[in-house]
Amino acid sequence: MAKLEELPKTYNPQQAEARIYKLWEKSGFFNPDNLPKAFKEPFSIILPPPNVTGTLHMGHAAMLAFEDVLIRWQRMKGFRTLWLPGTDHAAIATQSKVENMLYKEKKQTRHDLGRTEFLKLVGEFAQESHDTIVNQIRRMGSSLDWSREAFTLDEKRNLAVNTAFQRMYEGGLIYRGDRIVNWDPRMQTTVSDDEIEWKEEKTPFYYLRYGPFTIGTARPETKFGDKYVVMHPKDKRYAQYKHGDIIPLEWINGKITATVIKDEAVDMEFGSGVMTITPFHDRTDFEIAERHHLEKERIIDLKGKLLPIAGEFAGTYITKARPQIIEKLRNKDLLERVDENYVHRLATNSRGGNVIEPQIMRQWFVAVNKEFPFPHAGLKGIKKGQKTTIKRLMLHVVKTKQVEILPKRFEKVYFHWVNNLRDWCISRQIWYGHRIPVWYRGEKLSCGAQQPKGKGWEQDQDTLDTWFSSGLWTLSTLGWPKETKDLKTFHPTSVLETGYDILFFWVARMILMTTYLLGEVPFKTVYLHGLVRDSQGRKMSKSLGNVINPLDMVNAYGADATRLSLLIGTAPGQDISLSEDRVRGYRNFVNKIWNIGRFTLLKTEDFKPLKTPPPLGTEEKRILKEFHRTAEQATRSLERFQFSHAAEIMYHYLWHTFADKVIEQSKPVLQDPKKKKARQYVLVQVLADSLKILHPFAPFVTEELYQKLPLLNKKKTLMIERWPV
RNA sequence: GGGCUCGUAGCUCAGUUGGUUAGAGCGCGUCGUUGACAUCGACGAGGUCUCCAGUUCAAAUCUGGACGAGCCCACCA
Repeated sequence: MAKLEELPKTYNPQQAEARIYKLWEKSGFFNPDNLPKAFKEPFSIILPPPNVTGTLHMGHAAMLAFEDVLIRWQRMKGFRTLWLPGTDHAAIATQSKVENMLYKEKKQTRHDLGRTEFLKLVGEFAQESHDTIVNQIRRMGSSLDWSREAFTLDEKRNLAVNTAFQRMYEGGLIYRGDRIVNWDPRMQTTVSDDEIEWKEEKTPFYYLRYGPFTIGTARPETKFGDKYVVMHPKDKRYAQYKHGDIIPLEWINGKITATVIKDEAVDMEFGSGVMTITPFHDRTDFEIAERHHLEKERIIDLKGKLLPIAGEFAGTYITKARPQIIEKLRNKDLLERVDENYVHRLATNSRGGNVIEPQIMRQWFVAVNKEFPFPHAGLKGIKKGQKTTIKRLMLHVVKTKQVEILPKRFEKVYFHWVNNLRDWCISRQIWYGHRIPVWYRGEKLSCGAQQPKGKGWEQDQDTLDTWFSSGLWTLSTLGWPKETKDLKTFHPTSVLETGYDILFFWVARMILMTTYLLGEVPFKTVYLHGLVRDSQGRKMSKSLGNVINPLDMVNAYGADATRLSLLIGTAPGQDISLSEDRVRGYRNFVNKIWNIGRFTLLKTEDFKPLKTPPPLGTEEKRILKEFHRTAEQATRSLERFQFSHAAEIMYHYLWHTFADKVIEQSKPVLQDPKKKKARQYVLVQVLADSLKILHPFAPFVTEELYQKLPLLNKKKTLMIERWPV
């Protein structure tokens, strides 16, 4: 029975949490294989893998809190529950971090070290980050099955990546082509559309005389090769010019001939309604050139310098050349006027901030609009052999609710994104990542993980976009392409829980990969949480100095309080604003729970639980009934993914009903020897069941008290107690 | 240009399908307790739920509009 000295007045999370987490791990119940037989139906969540680029932030903490609530709740409801952990190698982010460190510390680049040495260095950094992150995840109380931990760049995941690539290649969905891509001249790699960050910049806008036309541009340095002049077919101002007309004119470096092109991509309202195009360095221009089969010429090299076509400017960086070119245009009287107040949108790499220079390059792509016969049976609404495209598949599974997105409004955002999806460029010119499983020998090409037989084969130098491997995450973590028991049991996974900011990057790509490769959806429900912001709603960032580190909060106030501060007072898909005060407030609540327990334990030292409950008075029955009503409400909220509401109900019940009313009113009753026993029974019962319902939210303090309560048939841990509703 | 979200107490935010005196955290006032509680309890101050119009027996909640804040997407050279 409880002894006073074991029950300090103040709950001490620092002392309790490490001990309790060990108890859980020792119990083995994080691993579904160890759960008692009664836990039958599978329930699974794969943890969105944190990047191994540093440490955990509050967004991760929120994710861990939400997912652990779901997992612990479902486990207590009797599901065979798997929550599978892992980390992401985050190719480009990790490599650029290490490259920056290398340059700062030793003034060296990756090329000074060479591929093997450099990768060793990145590997060490990733390992270190991994260890820190995994430790932090444990500190949050996450009931993850560590025995199944995965890494997006380990051997098993490499097998999955290679297999996926090969199947998609053989299915005609992965192809190699010369297309316009986002090129980062400093990092010397392509960057995906989604990783572009647009920055507004005030820049002069030049109106140039181009024969009889006036063309506007913010980028005169790209204009050397412009020999097509494009206008809208319906623009009456230029009706006299016919598609294909050839017009001789004087241009930057002498006489050229311009060809008239009519295309609807031109906005008649903008500038003069006429433009020249640079297909090699602009996406719109590239697309126009493709439509009319126009010539494309490279003006800027991969380092950002002008090529010989620029005449005397060849070899100059574009930024440096621009004013000189303007000067020349002015001297030749080709500059009509300048708009100094033009706001231009500049594409930058969100990883590192470098300016993006579009280039046409030979890259690997996933075709999203190419028709193919669907190779699987069993996906609702699409028969085996039926013609479809990746894009249609992605729309189909969400439209038919085989994947449900919560909150619902994000469905619209998803559809919009998928509808506008272009072929996905998956090759990257960085070293850290999955190497493209393609081999070349002269003109020959062979796709596969192993080097083909015979001499002279060389593997593609490039690596895959990091989202290619994370797109396989729900599959690869369960053992695919092998037909494992895990894959059979836990796929499709039950819920994918993540921040709405990676709906496109990740969620959409998992749907893409899984429906194609397996003919199943990767998950049934997507729950999107908001971004964690500071108390003024600003993004947490180092430069603002408003970063709250989750581990600091856990150290100061405990994991339970940290979790509650992220769970309560937040709505699905809505940003969460967090302050230390808030965490402190929930620390007080955790302490209140502790003292409710402490009171109950001290007043039931002489109470022995019996198989048959003692006869109850009307007041006792009322207390039980009131609790059951509350418990049902909380459960209903959980079923609707209303974590905040569920926790709030229990918060309010425990503090303002159980403590303020039930306990206060019980004090005299417990003095009465005739009524004492029934009241003790009720207090222990209600407290025990409250702890069960609160356990998913605040697992530590509830476990700590549960261990001390006088109960019959007590389980090894509260984790596997049955949900009381 | 398209789309989305938000505008509720001094501050940061909840409010489930429209229904009795609109809630939480922090802050504030008075009193009480200090033998469950870094306290805690009781009571209280403080809100025209941005504004306007509409639907309804009834709206913070639904509809339309205005104003304000923020986010996402997009090929305006």
